Amino acid sequence: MGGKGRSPCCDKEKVKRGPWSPAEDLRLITFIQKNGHDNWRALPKRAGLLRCGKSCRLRWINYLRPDVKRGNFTIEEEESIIRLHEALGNKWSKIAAHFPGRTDNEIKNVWNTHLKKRLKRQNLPSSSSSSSSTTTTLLSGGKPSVGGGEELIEHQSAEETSMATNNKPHEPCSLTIQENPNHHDSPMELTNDPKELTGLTTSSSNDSSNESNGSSSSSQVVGMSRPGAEEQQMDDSNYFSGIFDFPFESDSYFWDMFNDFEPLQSNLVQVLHGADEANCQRSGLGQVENGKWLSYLESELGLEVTPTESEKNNQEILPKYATEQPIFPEAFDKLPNPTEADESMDYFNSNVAFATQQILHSN
DNA sequence: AAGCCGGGCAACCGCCATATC
DNA sequence: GGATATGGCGGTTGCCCGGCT
Repeated sequence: MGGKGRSPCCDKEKVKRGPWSPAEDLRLITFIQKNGHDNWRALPKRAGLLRCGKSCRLRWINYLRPDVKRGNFTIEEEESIIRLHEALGNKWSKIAAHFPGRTDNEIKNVWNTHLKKRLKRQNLPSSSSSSSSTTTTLLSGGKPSVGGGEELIEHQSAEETSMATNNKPHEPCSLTIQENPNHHDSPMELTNDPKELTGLTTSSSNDSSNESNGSSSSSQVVGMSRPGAEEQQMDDSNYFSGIFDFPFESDSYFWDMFNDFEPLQSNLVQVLHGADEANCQRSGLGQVENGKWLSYLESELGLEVTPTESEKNNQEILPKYATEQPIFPEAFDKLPNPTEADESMDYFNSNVAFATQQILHSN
């Protein structure tokens, strides 16, 4: 191929499309936990997913990664989005960088479905829509300054301040947007450097006082949010603990099951310890232990796959579950579709619940 | 109760930027 | 320097669901 245009990122005839099933989610999560995501294009095949690499990436970034925050946007967040959109335009990824745990897709959706309409309804320029009752501090005159070096927005409510005291040391705790005088390519360039965003947060759904987020109470990742996490997370030990925190913490049956499973216990101890454990995930011991619990989990989920000869020959390279051959689609059908799951539960929890049922039933 | 309609959101598409060979 | 591979981004689509008639 040459010249303009690119070949499709994958063979669309051979990939599954549409909503992700819990089993696919689980498979993607477990694969990335263990192997990271160095190569999105190769990932689906290695993980045994009949998905396009791009689709895997989107699913991970927008939904499955441990620091993603879900639930309704707070007024403060919405106000900030309006401010940032005024300054940056449709640069959703840049805007999202100022909201730890929020994805560009989510912010884009919020803008298109709520904020844009609200502003239109108010028939006011967005800059004058900031009659917030919070302590949100905006630019003097409500307009972003262009060319000046002053702070554009400082946004820290009392609620956020108190929340910040409970944050982990590295967790951002206020939203501060500064014009970086070193950036000349855009007159309104806002910092995207995570290092420049220390103290950045939003009044958020991980605030225990915020009950508006009905689905986040138990299954959401706790406090791992930080800007630039996508680049850093695989090297961050907290990343792994975050992953292991969120799917299972709310389900005592599942915990009980795990407690009875020694290989997993030892694995969790590994995972939940320090930064070196991240490397351990890739080490032989980590792989063995991971393999045990993943095999166990797959077994319980009915996702076991008989390894092919080539897989057997590659056992030291590929983890057991990362088959070179795609998992047979019918294996996924054993799990309920998201829409069939208990609506009161988080999507992932529904998967865990289903697995729990299967396990209890089998016992 | 059934059909219609609109909103919300997850996922896809295609282009661009960057890295690598 | 050009070709190619890959990741990332923004726009758009299409499905699902709740409200309304």
